[in-house]
Amino acid sequence: MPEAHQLTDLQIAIMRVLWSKGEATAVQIWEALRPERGLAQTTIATMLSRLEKRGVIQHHARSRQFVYYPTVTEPEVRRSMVSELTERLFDGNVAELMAHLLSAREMSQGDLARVRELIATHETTPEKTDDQR
Amino acid sequence: MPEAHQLTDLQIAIMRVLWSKGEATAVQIWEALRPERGLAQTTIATMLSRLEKRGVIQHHARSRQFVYYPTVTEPEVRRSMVSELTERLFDGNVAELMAHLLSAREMSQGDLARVRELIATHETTPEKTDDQR
DNA sequence: CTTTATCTACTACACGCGTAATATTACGCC
DNA sequence: GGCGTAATATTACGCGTGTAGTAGATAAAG
Repeated sequence: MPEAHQLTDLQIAIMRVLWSKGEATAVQIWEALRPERGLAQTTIATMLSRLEKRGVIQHHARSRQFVYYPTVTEPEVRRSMVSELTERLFDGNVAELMAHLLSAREMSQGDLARVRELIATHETTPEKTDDQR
Repeated sequence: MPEAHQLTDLQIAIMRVLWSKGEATAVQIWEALRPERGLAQTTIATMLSRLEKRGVIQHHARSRQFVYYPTVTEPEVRRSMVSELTERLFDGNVAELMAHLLSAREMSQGDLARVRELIATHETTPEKTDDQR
């Protein structure tokens, strides 16, 4: 389970629902996404099949319905997608990505303050801080 | 020139060559990428056409050859791709991405030190630090 | 000139995504 | 036991990508 978790926008939107609910039927997901994306139910169903084929979710049948649940965690996906991007764009150099974030006026004052705090915390706690595993 | 710079792996590899050389012919790019990716020359040529159609590069003819050059900068692409990812994965919250990087043991001690420095510098220089524009 | 080496242009194809219509299946109800 | 009804399954299609073969143009060599 090291790689291959590059998900697209819609796929992540679906995963998000599953991550937050733990598990859900196609209809539930469809309802959750209806506001932003006006998709057909079958579209969601199609995507779910494909996501399952990809191995990032699974399902079991509850009476006539399929209940889907994720087999990868959000932190896992974040990790692989972020490092993929870091690889592509910054030669795998995380510090450079950081530098980019800091200098690209991507961050507000508040963000900066938060990050300063994070680093402080991180320095006193050299081990892993949050995120799964 | 605000959006639409989501590039794939190969596309970025090609752009990288162009960014570093300033401009290059199909063959030059092919040679540059040959070590890692054993692609056919025509494959590179095809990609170049498509990248041009997308508007991220252009070309002019030098005698019988096409010399391609980028029309978007690397920082621009980085910016749009990073914020795209931030949007998808962290709800647009940059600080969360930072937190992820810090806590996901993605960073080495050295990286951490560098970042601390960056932040220090950044605090004394509230304006933009590097990156294009 | 004619041959040849070199480029670019055109064509092709499989794959995954987004999107969805249609077909099939299995209940739950009269 | 046939009939809606709700779910899943199958099929479809256009688009972009990765990958490349082939055809056409043309400059260089002889």
